[in-house]
Amino acid sequence: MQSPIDDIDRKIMKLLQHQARMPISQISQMVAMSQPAVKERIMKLEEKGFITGYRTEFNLQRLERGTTSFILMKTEQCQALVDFCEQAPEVTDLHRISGEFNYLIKVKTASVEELADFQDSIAGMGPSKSLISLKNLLENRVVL
Amino acid sequence: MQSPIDDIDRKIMKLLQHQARMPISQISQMVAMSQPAVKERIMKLEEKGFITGYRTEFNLQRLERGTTSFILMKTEQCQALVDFCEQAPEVTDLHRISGEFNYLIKVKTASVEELADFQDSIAGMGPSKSLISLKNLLENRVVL
DNA sequence: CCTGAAAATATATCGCC
DNA sequence: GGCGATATATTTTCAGG
Repeated sequence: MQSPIDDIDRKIMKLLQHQARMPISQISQMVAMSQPAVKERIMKLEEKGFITGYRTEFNLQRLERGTTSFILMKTEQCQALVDFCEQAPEVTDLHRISGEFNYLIKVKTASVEELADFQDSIAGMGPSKSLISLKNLLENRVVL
Repeated sequence: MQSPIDDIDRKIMKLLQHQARMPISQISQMVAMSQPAVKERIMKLEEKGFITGYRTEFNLQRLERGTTSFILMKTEQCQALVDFCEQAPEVTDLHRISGEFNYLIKVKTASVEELADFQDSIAGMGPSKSLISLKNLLENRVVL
């Protein structure tokens, strides 16, 4: 089940990475292989779990999520924090981490004021430290 | 240019969000609107910048990127750090941040050993602190 | 695993409301 | 903005190597 992916698979993955809606016919030309063959390779990449999904990306500035921040949190109410973050739309990432703080939360709010509101809402769970992103130089990049 | 998106646009965006390859014909049925109308709405969402792209997601475990870590960095060699991170495939995110540390780097490596290697490679630029993700509870989530 | 060709779907382009 | 109808393109299926 640890299937070896070859160069053509890799090429297909690179083509799809930033253009998930690219038609198979077009990929077929680029990798010089018939459409059914490309289709089958894509299906196998999905079945084997290399490809986990196709996402549409939105401009978060336009969706009132232009301010990115990271909150380091130290809490003993783990389940409560997880539950809270899961239902909070501002939270995009939640990691259990090593070190003094035990959770790292990534938050996208409309403004720093909203970040303050969010911080207030979790203040009861323990001490936190927030890091505001002044500039997103790279975000969610995957180099294949 | 600050075009108002309506409920149907929002519905289309939600449908596409996690299934970017969904055919327009199918979306058309779900929102009870003709295919040309749906197509036009999607094009406008793209033109107006609400939709910024279509991405394929990969299983990072299978691509030797199963270990997620965050590195807080304090450096004065800003441009050097940015240049280095841009060409380092392990780096998925790079943020200029407020606070004592001035950069936050998100890194995906095959193992913690590789994280150590990465840390060594930037050690010359200034003091750093690394936070290893023990569990990815949420990652790159966008709630529309 | 791949190909080629035919059948089934999906998309693009109309003219018109 | 949106609809329906049609022409074009794409995808799926399948027999055969």
